[in-house]
Amino acid sequence: MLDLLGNIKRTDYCTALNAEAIGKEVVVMGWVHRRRDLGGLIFVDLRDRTGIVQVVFDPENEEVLTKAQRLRNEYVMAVKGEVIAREGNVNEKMATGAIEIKAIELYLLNESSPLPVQVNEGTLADEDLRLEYRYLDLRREAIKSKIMLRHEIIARIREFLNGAGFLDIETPILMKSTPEGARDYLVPSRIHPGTFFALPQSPQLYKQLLMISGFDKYYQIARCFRDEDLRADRQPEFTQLDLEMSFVTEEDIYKVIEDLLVYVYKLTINADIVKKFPRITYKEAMERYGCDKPDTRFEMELNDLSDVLANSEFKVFAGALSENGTVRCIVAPGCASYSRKQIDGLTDIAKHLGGKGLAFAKVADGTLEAGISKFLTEDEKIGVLARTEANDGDLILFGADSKEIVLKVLAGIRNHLGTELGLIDENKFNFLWVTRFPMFEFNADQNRWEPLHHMFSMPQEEHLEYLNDSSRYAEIEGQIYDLVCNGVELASGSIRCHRQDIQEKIFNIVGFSKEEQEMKFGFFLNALRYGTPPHGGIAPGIDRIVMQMTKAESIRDVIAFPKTLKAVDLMSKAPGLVDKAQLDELHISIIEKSE
RNA sequence: GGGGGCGUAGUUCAGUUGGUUAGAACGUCUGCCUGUCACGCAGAAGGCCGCGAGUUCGAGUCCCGUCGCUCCCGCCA
Repeated sequence: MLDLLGNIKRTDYCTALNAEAIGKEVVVMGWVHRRRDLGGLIFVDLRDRTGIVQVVFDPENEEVLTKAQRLRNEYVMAVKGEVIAREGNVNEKMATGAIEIKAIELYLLNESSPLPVQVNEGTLADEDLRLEYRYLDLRREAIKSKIMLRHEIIARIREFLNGAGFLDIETPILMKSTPEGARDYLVPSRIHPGTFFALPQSPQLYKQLLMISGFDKYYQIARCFRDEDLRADRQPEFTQLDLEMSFVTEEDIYKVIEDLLVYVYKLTINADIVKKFPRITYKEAMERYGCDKPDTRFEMELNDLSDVLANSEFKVFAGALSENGTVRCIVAPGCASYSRKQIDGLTDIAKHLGGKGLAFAKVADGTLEAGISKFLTEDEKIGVLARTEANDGDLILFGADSKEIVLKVLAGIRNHLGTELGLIDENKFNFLWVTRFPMFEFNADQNRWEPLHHMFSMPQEEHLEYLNDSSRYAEIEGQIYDLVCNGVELASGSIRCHRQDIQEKIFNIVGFSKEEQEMKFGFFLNALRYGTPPHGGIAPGIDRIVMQMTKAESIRDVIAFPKTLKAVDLMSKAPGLVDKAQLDELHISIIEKSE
């Protein structure tokens, strides 16, 4: 027989109780985290969202003790009892270890079937099983605390932005499919056969329209959707702090975000972030780190050796340089002792990233040894050592290929070594603005210019005239910036193009025809004509921020109900088949895939 | 789309060179136990070895395929 809740009211959360509450009569409610039945005496660790408190059932209250024998893991109970001291049996490991609740009344509110995954122990079931029973997994401290911190972070963000005069405005989830960036999730229209809504990849156009409307400062904790393949830090639906301001420059955006993050990190995890965040241009980031989101918690920068080795007879280097490529290297400090096997491991990483291999040399007695050193002249060795400032005992790793591949390979090796050599201080938050992203990138395969970001960003003002000179497209830098932290892109934004004439030039450069423009977002281009203020914004990824703050390895750990890498909800089994009647209503027929 | 890893009681894992009845711990169930806190003690139940085909006298183990999860590349801000 189960008890009904009736008029019993909870007086306290489990961990709200401490020595000050001794003697008080309380009512606590929650789940049986663990039961220790000693025969004539039963202890129950009672858990609610705040944590655990020990309840003791003793023979003084025979009836309640007997009832408590029925308790099992994850049964739901309410206890009225007296808070008492633990008479010399204090549990130092528990927050509530100095006290316990001596049960006066026990209400058995619900039972639990034997659990498919344990809530109360350290050995973890496989993640796919935990995802199937996500509601149980969420009871575990490790996940629960992350979800609760996520709430705290979002609450502080809202607090800060509300206080700074931002308006929280919702934008549509059902919107028009636009061609920017990722694949859209589509939603069929029942009323208009053959037409589709798209779920927003971001509220980009809407927030710009809100600026045109004059709302001046907008933000939204916005769910975004992208139908692309997933990663450990990528979900098909994710959450961004979407933010936009009018009459601002890049500096204003940087300031708001820096102030916001200092506020949030301090109040949520008591971390002291230092302003102002360092800045690096995209170009410099690529040269020094080989990527546009460098982890600056350690040095190990790339060195360009193309000039030093310009006349090298080593065919790998000569080959790369003759094909307009580059030769660069990084120095792995103290790694000259690496075994053949360890170096092969690095080579595998290089190949995995698209490199043909990874040349190496060891530094000893002030010169280069082993590896490819025998292919280098004395002058070249001296040149390499001078450029890299490598010391005896170091390992030099060379990449020789197209610039794109060399940077990618060495950046990957750099990140790998940073972790492997323990160069990374895990407690640091190294924020970094990466600025002046190029507007366009030439796609040699398709023989056309493509936007590197999206098409609605403003070029740097001094580069505006280059829009008229096709020989200088590659030089055009945008007022486009990313916020990077510890090698992770946390936010991306830009000052937008508020002028229709400039917007049109940008579209022309990327070969976006008038017809296409009109069809895809004519509404937006039209809006630009009616008094659009200069404006810009940014969109920090909430999931990634929570990941970093909680040191989560997977984005799934910071989302209550995440999807797997195959974009499936293992719990509900979504996506799933639907009735034919439902499809008919939507004017959709499914074509069986044949091999 | 491509590559790597994993898949054995409810859970986490072990399982030798291919060889009799597939083990352990936790959980579950039964009994005992008045100060435990990962309580303890005694006992019990619990297995399509992911699935399918193959090699073999014999497959958890070897081969092939397939499915699921995961990590990476492509893709994606």
